[in-house]
Amino acid sequence: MKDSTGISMSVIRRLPRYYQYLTDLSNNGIERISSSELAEKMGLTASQIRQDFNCFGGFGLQGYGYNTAQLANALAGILGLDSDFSAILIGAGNLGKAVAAHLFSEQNGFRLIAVFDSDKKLEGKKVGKFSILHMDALEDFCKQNKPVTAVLCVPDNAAKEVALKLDSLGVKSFWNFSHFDISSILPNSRVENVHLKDSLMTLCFLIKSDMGKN
Amino acid sequence: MKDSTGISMSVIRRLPRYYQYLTDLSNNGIERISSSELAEKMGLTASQIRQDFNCFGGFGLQGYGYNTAQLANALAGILGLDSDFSAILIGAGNLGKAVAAHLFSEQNGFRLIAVFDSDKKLEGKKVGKFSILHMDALEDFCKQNKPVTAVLCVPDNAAKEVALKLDSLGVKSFWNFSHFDISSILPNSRVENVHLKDSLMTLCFLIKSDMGKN
DNA sequence: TAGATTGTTAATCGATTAACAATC
DNA sequence: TAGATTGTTAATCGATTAACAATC
Repeated sequence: MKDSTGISMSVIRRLPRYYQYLTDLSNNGIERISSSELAEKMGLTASQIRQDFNCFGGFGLQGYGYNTAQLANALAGILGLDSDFSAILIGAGNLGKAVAAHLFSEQNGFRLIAVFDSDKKLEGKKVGKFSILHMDALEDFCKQNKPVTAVLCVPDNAAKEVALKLDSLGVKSFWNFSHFDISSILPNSRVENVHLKDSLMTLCFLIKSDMGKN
Repeated sequence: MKDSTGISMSVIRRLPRYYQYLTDLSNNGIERISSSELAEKMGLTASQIRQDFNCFGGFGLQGYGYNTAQLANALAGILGLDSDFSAILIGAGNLGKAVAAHLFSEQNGFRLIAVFDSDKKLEGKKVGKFSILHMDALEDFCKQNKPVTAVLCVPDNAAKEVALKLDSLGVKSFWNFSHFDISSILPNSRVENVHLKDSLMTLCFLIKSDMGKN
């Protein structure tokens, strides 16, 4: 399956990993790496790595390999990590707080601009540098600030209503931590799902399978 | 790529979604569904769904379709959600607390049995029904209780040490929320990664691509 | 230059889709 | 029985791997 850029989703999903590996290498003073060395480290094949990079242009040098810093930088550009997409967080529970603290502290292409919660008791409390706003303030806020993305850390049963509301206010991309299937009601929005339950169930299956072997 | 059971990973990763869709349908009083109706709902093809289910046996009835409750139940069995794998949580920050509260409250194949943190100040504080234990108590606890799985909600720079320690104490499966690549140091352990940063970067790329289109 | 390693094309493999006979 | 829909085999498609000429 290709995305709108013509790059296959399997390649796209490998880009962040490449970026992070190359950044680490560069930070550790390793200047160059060959596709086969990187393949070894990442558990891929050298062919695959060369194919992947060549979707975006020639970043290597024959007989030398790839310059880690340069390639990391190129990948940052490809991923758009220099972007400044405005994001609002809906749901200031433990999950929301963790996401705000760990994922929006660095240059990841997004800038968190507000935190909302439906609980009146949380209004005004702090999440990092943000004072929690009540959901009643959402409409005015969106009209004024036109956030690009919403991060949904709300309970499954609230997700549908919140997503529809945000869509009506012009938010067209979602980082969705709820189990609700936003794409089914908003087929034209961009939705990136983080389905923790799926991940845990998969682990369960695999552990069960592993045990069967022994 | 096949796992040890001979089932391809792409099929395995669809199982939790099937399970949840079918459970929802059943809970909403919908008794039967055809592969084409389910395909429509889930954004897959009917062929794919029939192929997937038939990896595990014939759950349908010609001319009728699939019984939702029965199939959900079969999938729960296949996934091993009736298991009772003991799990310990390492890291009682916001992320750890969220995971403890939301993912281990239901029948997901695991039972949380303890929560650890390296911060002495958190010792004795509660996470749900658990009193946080200090990491100093980890060794004795593992020797006595032999947990099957560890959930790593620790900072990236602590993950390596913690994973090696747990490995030495007999823990051979990990639900890893850190960015550290556990598999590279423990190739024989089962590791399920939740790489939130990758997910966010992917979203960044896709939003950027979408914008280019318009 | 010789050695190394890329970029790129061709071959293989696996996953998805299509088709249809089986059967409820 | 006729209609519907599965289970399953065959065809297609796409992703991964292998190979090698280009070139630093």
